[in-house]
Order: sequence, then structure tokens, then C-alpha cells
Amino acid sequence: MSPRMGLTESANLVPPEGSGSRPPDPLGNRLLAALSDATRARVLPAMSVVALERQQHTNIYDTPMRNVDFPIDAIMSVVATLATGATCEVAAVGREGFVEVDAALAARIAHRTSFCQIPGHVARMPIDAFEAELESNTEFETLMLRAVRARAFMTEQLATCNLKHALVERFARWLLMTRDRLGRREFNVTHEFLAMMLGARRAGVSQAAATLQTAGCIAYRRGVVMIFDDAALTARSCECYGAQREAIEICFRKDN
Amino acid sequence: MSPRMGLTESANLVPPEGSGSRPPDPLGNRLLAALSDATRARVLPAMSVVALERQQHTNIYDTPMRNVDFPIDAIMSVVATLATGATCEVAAVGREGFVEVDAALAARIAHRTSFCQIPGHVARMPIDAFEAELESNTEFETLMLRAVRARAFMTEQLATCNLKHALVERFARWLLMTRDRLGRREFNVTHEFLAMMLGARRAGVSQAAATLQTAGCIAYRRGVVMIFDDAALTARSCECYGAQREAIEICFRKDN
DNA sequence: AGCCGGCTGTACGATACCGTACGCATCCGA
DNA sequence: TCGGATGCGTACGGTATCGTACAGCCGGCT
Repeated sequence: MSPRMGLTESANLVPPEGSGSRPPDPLGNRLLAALSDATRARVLPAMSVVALERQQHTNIYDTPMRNVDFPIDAIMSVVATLATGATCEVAAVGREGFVEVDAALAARIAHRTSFCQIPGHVARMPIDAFEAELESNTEFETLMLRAVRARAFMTEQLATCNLKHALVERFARWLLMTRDRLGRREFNVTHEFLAMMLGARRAGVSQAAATLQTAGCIAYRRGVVMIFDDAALTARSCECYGAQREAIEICFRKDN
Repeated sequence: MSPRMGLTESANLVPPEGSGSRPPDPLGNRLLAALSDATRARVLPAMSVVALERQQHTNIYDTPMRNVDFPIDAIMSVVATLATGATCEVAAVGREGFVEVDAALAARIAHRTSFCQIPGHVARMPIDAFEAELESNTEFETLMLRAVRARAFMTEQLATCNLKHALVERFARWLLMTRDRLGRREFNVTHEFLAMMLGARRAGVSQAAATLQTAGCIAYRRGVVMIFDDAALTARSCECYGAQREAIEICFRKDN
């Protein structure tokens, strides 16, 4: 039994990923958009927009960081590698943040591995330019530090979430965060890949997905997930969704 | 069956906590000890040594931070509060670090609650003095940022540990980290309190403790745990112990 | 049109932990 | 010396995953 819940097979839910449309504006990243015109005029010329494929790695732990990436319409994943070789996500980064937070803390070596989770584009800045701007521009520094704090908060929340909340709840949270980051309701993701992100079995994800689909929250087919009922999905997610969302909002609030 | 494993009842394993001995040297904190003489001469006069009782709170989330605490022979705990009111540890801080990492990232509001886990002393600096020193002293800033990175790394590791590792392993890790932070093998802790730190039931901790005691790794009685066999305990802990330990060492290495 | 590879449905027992509960040991203060 | 309070041992059924396995289905390629 696999009710298709209104998903026709021919529906082209997601635009072709490598479609040859022009690269998006760096200002799609909320941090870059929050900069003053003056700072933007200094920063943007140092950046280039880069398209990333799924699973494309941008940092390997214990190797030098070369760039600082500000996702635009991509989602990046930062993972810890266990002794078994298994990986476990410690942060996801979309247009609300930047990947190499340690670079804002004077680090030059990546202490985690990061790769592209949802294909798209990032605005990329060489780490030297990033550091130079941090040093010389208080506005830039302040904003970056806020983003670092938001990231720290989200990782802390993840630690408690991983300990306390059931797989379905975490799955729902993941879907909602991804929707917020991408600004759309459908993504190309396989259960296999989701299992990797959520630190669970593929079979476990399939079951959680079935639960949410039966409840009418989502619909999915081969490699595509679509959010159907936002409110219902939110109700089935854990409070960590709201907490992370709020952390992001605080990051972009002036009075903080 | 509760084999006492060489613990005689009269043995005074742990010195009385509130014993009237003189307060310890702030340089018991490794960060403060790592500062140059010149910087220390500026920083130490602004600090005071404060004794903390178990469960004494030093920060409440969403309230202003007043001080920055560098543990000397205390261990502090930073926790997230869930909607149910339950708390979940997101970081433990001993003499290798300082509690209010966000203060080094220009924050003035605590975003988490923190309290004293193992009673002892902290070297306390008013947050204004801390910020002033950060601004004016590159050496100080560099060291603090390294400590922030170590803390971020440890929280990330905790996120994966909470997801992937069994309670006994996490318990063993906790014991080893605590030993390292305190420089002794016995601590006053109840199973109840440990359960709170590990995000588990009291009964679950009792069982894990029994397992480790039967294996000869530890010995315990009412409110006291003692590490017996370091190697055996390490073998039963997860890799996260080593990872956290290494993060601390890197923090204190010059070439980074 | 047909095939093959990747993705998903589903099952099995095993395990780790939960929530709860109750009894007993130990310690402390009256 | 004797409660009372605190801390621990242990048990019960219940549940959420795990690891593994296999079969069915879809979709793209030849």
C-alpha cells in the first residue's frame, strides 16, 4: 500500500537541479543581505557564486579551510566522523548562515567535514578575504559573530534533540527547517540520504515517512518529498524546530 | 548483591566539600595559567575567587550575563530547558575552559542556563572587564577564541554521542572527563544527579553503574563514585572521550 | 519493449531504554 | 537510639529503535 496522496507521476515537483538558469544573487543569503551597502560593496567583489552537487565536499576535517561559504539556495551539512567511518550531522546550514564558523574564531584548519546536502549555489569567499574583512570591519564582524552564536545554539539544541526526541519528530523538524531554508515545499531526497542525516536506518526513515504520509502531513515518491500540511507537520515535530527558528530570527534582529 | 569492591565504609574518599581550606589559586584554571605574565597582571586583579555549591545557578537563559566564570576546582554544567521543564546538558566546563562562551562572541544575554555540577571554586570576572580585555588584548582574545572553538567541538561531539552511543559508554565518558577536570578519582555524585546530566532515568544510571562496578572499572556507595581501573573504564567508554580530550589539548597547543 | 539498478515496503527477532513502582540500605538529626 | 529522609537495587510491561533481509516497484537506459 503506497497511497500517492495527490501526487501525480508526471508532476514535475522539483526543477531540474543542474538546470542552466543563471546563478542566483548572493543576496539570497540572509547574512549578506543584512550587510550595509558600504560593506557589501567591499565584500561582494571578493566573492563568487559556486554551484554544488549533492555530496560534494567542501571541507575535510584536519585539513586547511580555503573558503568561507554562504549558502544561497543550497543546504550544506557539517558532520562528525566516527571511528567506524559512519558520519553524523552536527549542523545544517542554509541561507541563514555560513558554513565555516570556526573561520570567524581565528581557525584555519577545518575540524569537521562538510558537504552539500541539497544541491544549489553558495556565495564563496576566500578565507583570507574573510579574515581581512573581519579584522577591518566591525559591522561585518558583529554580524558574523551573531551567526556563530546562532549556530552554537542550534548545535546545542541538536544535542538535546538527538537524546530526547523520537525519529518522527526529528524527521518533521528536518523537513520544516529544510522548507524554511529553501523556500519551497518539495525536495529531492532519498530515504537513504535522510537516514544518514538523521543518524537512523533507512528502514526507520521509510517508516517515519509512511507515518507522516498516512497522517496527511507529507507526500513522497521515489527520491522526492513534498510537504502537504504545514500545520500538521509542525504539530508532529518537536519543539526544537521552533527553537532553531527563533535562534535564526534573533540573529537577524537589530537589538541584540 | 552489592560488592563493595574494596571500598571500606569508613574510608573518607572525598574531602569535605565546604572544608574551610583557603580558596585555590585562579591559575588552577588552565586558560588563566596559559596567559602571559603581562596579561595575567592585567586580568587577575579584576577577578575574584568564588565558591559554588552544587546546583547553584550562575546564568538563567534569556537574562543578562553578569560575570564570566573560569572554573578552578568546580565543574559547571550548561543545560537546555525543554518545554516539559526537563533539562538536558549541552556542555560541561571545568578548569580547561570558561562557562559563558557567548560573551566572547559579543553576547550579553545568556541563551542557556548554567549551574554548578561539582562544587568547588571559579575565578570570576565581571563581563565588562572581560569584554574590555577582549577588545584591547589580542593575546587574551586569541586564547578565548580557541576555548570557544574547543567548546563548540565538544558540543558537536556530544550531539553525535547522544545519538549513537549507549548509556554505559556515555557514563564512562562522563566519569573520565570528570576525573580529568578534577584531577582526582572520586566524586560526590548521586545516581539521580547523574541521570539528569546524562539525560536518562535514575534506574538506568544505577544499572549502568552496576555494570561498570561488576566489571571492576569503578566502585561506589551512597553518593560517591570512585574510578578504580582507568584503562578498563576507557575501554568501555566511547571514542567521544578521546575526541573531547584531544580538543582540549589542541586548545592549549601553541601551533594552532 | 524490456531490463537493470536504485529506491521503497515490510518483516523478523533482538536490544536498549523508558515510566513506574516498591522495598531496602544508609545516613543524619532529633 | 530511633525515626525520617535520602539514595540505591531491582522488577514489570511497554516502546522505539536496531540490524538484517528480501521482495516489489519505479524510472531511466538500451
